Amino acid sequence: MLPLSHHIIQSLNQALKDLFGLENQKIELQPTRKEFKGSHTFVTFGIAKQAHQSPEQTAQKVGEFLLEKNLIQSFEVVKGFLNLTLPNNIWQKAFIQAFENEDFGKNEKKNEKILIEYCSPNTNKPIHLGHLRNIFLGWSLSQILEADGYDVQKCILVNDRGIHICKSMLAYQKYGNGETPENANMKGDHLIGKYYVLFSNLHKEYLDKQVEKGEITAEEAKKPTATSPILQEAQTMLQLWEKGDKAVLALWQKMNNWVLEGFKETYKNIGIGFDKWYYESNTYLLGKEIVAEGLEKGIFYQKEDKSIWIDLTAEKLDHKLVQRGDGTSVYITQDLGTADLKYTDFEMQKSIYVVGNEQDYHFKVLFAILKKFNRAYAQGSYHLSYGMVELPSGKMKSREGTVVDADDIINEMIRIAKGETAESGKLENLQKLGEQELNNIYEMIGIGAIKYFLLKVDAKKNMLFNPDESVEFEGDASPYIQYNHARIKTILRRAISENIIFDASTCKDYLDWHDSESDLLQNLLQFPNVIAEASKEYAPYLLTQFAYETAKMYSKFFHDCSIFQAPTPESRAFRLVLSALTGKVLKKTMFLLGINVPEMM
RNA sequence: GGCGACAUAGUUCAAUGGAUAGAAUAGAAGUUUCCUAAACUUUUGAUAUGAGUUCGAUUCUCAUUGUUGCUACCA
Repeated sequence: MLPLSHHIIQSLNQALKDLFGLENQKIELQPTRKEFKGSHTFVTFGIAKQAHQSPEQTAQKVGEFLLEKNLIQSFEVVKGFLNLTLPNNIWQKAFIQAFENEDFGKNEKKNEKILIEYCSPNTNKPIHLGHLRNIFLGWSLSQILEADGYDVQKCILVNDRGIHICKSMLAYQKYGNGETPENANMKGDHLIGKYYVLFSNLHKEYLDKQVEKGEITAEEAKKPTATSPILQEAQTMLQLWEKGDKAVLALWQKMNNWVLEGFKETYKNIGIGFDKWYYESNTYLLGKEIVAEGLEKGIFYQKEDKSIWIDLTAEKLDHKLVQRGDGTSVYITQDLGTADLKYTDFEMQKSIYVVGNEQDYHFKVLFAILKKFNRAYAQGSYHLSYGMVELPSGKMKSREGTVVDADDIINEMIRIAKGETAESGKLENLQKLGEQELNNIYEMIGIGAIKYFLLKVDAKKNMLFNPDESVEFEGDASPYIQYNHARIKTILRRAISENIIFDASTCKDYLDWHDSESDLLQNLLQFPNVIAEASKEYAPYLLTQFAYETAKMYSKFFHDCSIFQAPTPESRAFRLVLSALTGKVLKKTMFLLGINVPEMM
């Protein structure tokens, strides 16, 4: 939706009624393309037939009607497109309102509670670039929904139990030699990750030997059912864990804490957080209760080997295991429990799961089961499925060492930000800030760059990260936007230090705008609509586009219109007000993306 | 095998069924006595293939080719 659309649609409806006797028509209004004059374009193809006119004639007549009634400044007909130009004073009124509104960009309260689950890491290895996409999406989305008027709560589900956790535990138990994060001087999650890799290698080595000996075929070794003594040990350990074996639990507690400490450090560094932490180790028992309930109600069935299943062939989803033959729970078991617990805790209308698209099938099954149970929240449950981050060589695989580690890439980005700053010769101006402030700026730039990079692609799609090329710092990238914000702040500081007054009253007599002034102004007024759209579509990338467009328009304005050499005090005041609103909008937009902007850089 | 997703400049990404398919980057050429050159001008370059639906298709339908994900006791 364009700014001032409401006003125009009203006028168009009036025109269609008076000219052609048409009522309740769907008005197709688009932003006018840059190469044409005007801001709003009425597309007449749909109406023309009913008006018994050609699209051109329809557009012409409607244009003349609007002009005659003084509703527009001018119009232009191109084929069936009616391009409308509104008088500047209408724009100005909206502009000043936006400038004076501290909450510009906050939409009306919706009185609806949304719970967002995101991140959901496994506590057996450190987080990687794919997790970062998840985390930034979840965080940004919650900021956006909140700005759009929803009551938003954020939660994380820690996958801290299961066979994969036992794998790293077992490897540590066998070969750990009392290593700790302290004595190894490693973040806890990285240390545990080391043992997970070790387990994988031991398992793989065994299978390779079996293949060599001709005991099994290479095909069989690749199957998930391929087993090894060490894997069997891990399975035994999982059973002991579920039985509450003290030694196993103690080891588990110790290792989990190390990992969680590591995660928390990373979350702190990237400036994200959660309102509530759920642990699978707490919710899986709830899940088992639900399995028992389902068995009783006949929703599930039990095979002879005691494994429990659900038949979802009617939903075209096949049969699905919900509890293993040995009585231990699987992924979906605990998800059932967590779902119930979430509703008890929050009574939300909507429950969003930010989880990768490799789990599309899992969530179809989960929601289908919830519906069979007639859970009140089943209808409002939504899987926000995002695409994988791929490398030029394909999917990231921890076993093959092709994983881009989250902490590594973040540190790398900050390092580059520092280097670029030094290289650009900006250090002289920034020196007075002191080391602490400087480091803050490097972090804003570096972390901002990776956040923007991951958020600018439509979440639904897979995307590519090439480790050989650095994440961009120029063009459609976060530093460019931060740079424009810093530039604006510097100008405003100067204006204030020179005692130049700029506010609504001092700027309102200047209406003879340069094209780059009116383009920028009109663009800024779209902000609330962009938020509404991003919220409706769960699409943070719309805000990266808006931020970039805005920054680019400001750059153009900055180039075309001198502020301190402006021809009159009124035009100077207007340009300062325009700069101030741009700065505010850029800062708020970036805030919704989870990116901070510096006052200078 | 079954089910799903994707395919747009050299590369990475855009485009509620609408105008001459936009950006960024890379390539070519320019701009610093002038409010921050992480900037600004100019320029080269793309809808996998074949049908269909209609005033109009990158978008909807079908087929083909290619890439990728899931596929019953990993989470």
